[in-house]
Amino acid sequence: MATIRDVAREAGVSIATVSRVFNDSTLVSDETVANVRVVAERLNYWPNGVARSLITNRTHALGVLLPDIYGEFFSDVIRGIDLAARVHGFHLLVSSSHADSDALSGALRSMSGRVDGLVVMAPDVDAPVAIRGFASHCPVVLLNPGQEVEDCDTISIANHDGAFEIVQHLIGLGHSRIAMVRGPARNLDAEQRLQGYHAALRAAGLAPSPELEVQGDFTESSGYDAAMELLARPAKPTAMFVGNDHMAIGVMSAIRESGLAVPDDVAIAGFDDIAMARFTSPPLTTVRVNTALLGERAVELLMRARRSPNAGIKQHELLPTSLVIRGSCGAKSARRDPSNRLRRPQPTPAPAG
Amino acid sequence: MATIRDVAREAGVSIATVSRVFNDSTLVSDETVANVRVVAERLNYWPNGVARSLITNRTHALGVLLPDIYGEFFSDVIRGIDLAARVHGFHLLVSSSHADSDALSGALRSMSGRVDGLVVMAPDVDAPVAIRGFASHCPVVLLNPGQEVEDCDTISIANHDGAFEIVQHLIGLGHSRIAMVRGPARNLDAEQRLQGYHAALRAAGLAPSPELEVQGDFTESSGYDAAMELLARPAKPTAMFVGNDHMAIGVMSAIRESGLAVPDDVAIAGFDDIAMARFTSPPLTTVRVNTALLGERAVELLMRARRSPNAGIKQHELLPTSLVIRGSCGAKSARRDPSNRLRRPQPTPAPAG
DNA sequence: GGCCGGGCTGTAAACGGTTACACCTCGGGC
DNA sequence: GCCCGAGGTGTAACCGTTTACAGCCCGGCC
Repeated sequence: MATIRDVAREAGVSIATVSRVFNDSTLVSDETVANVRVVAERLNYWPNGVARSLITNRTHALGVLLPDIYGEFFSDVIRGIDLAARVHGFHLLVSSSHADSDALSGALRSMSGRVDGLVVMAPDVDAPVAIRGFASHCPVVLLNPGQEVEDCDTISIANHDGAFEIVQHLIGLGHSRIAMVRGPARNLDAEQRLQGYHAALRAAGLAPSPELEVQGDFTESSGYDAAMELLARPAKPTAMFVGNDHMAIGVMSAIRESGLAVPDDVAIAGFDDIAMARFTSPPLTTVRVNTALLGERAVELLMRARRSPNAGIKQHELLPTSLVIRGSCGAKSARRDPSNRLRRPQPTPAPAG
Repeated sequence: MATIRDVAREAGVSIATVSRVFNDSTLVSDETVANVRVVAERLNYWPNGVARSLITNRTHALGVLLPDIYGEFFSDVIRGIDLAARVHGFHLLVSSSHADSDALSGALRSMSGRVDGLVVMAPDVDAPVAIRGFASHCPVVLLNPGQEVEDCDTISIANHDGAFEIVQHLIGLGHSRIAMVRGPARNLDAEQRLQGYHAALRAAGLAPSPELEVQGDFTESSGYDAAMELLARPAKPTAMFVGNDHMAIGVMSAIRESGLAVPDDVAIAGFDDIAMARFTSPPLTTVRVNTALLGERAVELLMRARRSPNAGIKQHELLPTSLVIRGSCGAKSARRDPSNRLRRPQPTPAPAG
């Protein structure tokens, strides 16, 4: 690989001049610029990014640390961050599967010096400890922290509000026996959605009841099982709020198999608005988590921190959710979200789209 | 941020010794190791990755360049590569949206020196030219190149074979009027799938006919339109092979709306096996593209090239596809792939799964 | 003619590590 | 007592850049 020295020698100038040419300095004569460019082209030279980073202390890369890369949700998060990062000319250094805080520490260290900022989603309770050391010299945004964190910027999903709103919507459709299929016990999102469900019931003068709650684990099959259990109970619910869309798909299977119809016999609402939510039959009413916005905000916070590192005040944002009313809840007009109907979408999803 | 010099001074040793401690050299006494470790811990020191890369010429990162990050297919590809890279202790430097070859060149340059290898999916016909310079000093794997490329390793999806097999399967079920909804005109995957379809027909003594072909653009709505057009033709097909799963979903909508049933009136088969294929009703028979394997092979090729850069022989692999028989084709036993039924899957898809 | 300043270029010191090589200190073998 | 080798450590070169600073040349002004 050609270095700046090769180009300098070949072009008959000093390395400083070559460097200036590649940094668009105005201090070089047009003649020299042209000459250097020609030689560089011929030698197939381009400044080495690593060497550049070392001296400039900027990498133009953002680190993204996720607990695991599986599931639509995480792909969506990466996509959202990438989209936002690209606007600022940043790449993403991605690393996943850091469930426990040891793995997290290792990943953090290996990113040390390689990134200008870091987005971390770490469900482990010890994670903030591992991150603290890193955050002291590099901007960090924590996604959905399980607890109060003062050392970094944070962005949390409005699980409570989203759940509240959609349950309120079900109540508004006339339902009073609204069941909930909860998520995993120790999962923060699941817990917050449950609280939102309770709050909405109480706000309408309805009493939460264990009779109407079953636990799932965010997988389709657990949704299937949960729905079967609910349908077997003495007083069948007329609506179900399901902790995430994956489980809601299982729930609808169970209902169909039981000879009942969605939404006529049981109305269904999910959470997340995953891509396939609009292709179930009927299309799934759900709570949309705007991952594009999530990525945008995360990148924005990092950029701000980079601009003024001394502004010690940490931001704690709440990412709003929005209702997506489709067919599964039985609302008369299911037109609030256009995406529940077939339409000419997007540019061609290239290769095997 | 503490540097190696700070630690050396504080621990009363030379920087060489500190470096040796962090590189697990055996040439340091246990006493010194312990001392240095304690000091490093106290100063919150960890070797700077960039500086390390500069001298060792290894970054432990693989670049991933995609035309666009949208669509399930691309998320899947990233996921597959990440999974494989992690096994070797590599991170991913991701950059997307490099549709044209200028954008591609820019991205390539900005990765210059930052990665130990590169995976590129670039549909643009000029891409190989842009990549050539890069490939001369850094291992590159081209995914689904649109043409013959001699300079890099390549991995291509077995579009032809996959299409051949699934059409053969439809023929085996007794269909003889099998239509095809093609993909975009200038798309390589689409073209290869069309060829496979033709080949399978001919192999069974059936003649391909324009009467049975309609063009789509890989989107749901184009599938819908295409199916409507096919159903309006004088001799309705009894089966349709659809260029990708997205379009197949639209096709099934159209058939249902026309008062016909899948698979009884029209059998359907798609391509890709996207996640939602198993949740359509009936579940979609399709051709699976194993993106996990794709990532694995890509990483494996890069690792090999890194180990023996001189072995100038470039590999050109074909990624096999496999049939996934579910309900939409009407095969009696739809049990060849277990994923067409609900099952206890995967570990908990953490946060909002 | 001398001085000054501006435009262009070169020299060399960083950046934060790794590592070849030299050096020192012992203990053991003769 | 001398030599040798091995284990432990330090010195300094090097990786490929950026950039502060110095220097050179030349034209214009006094």
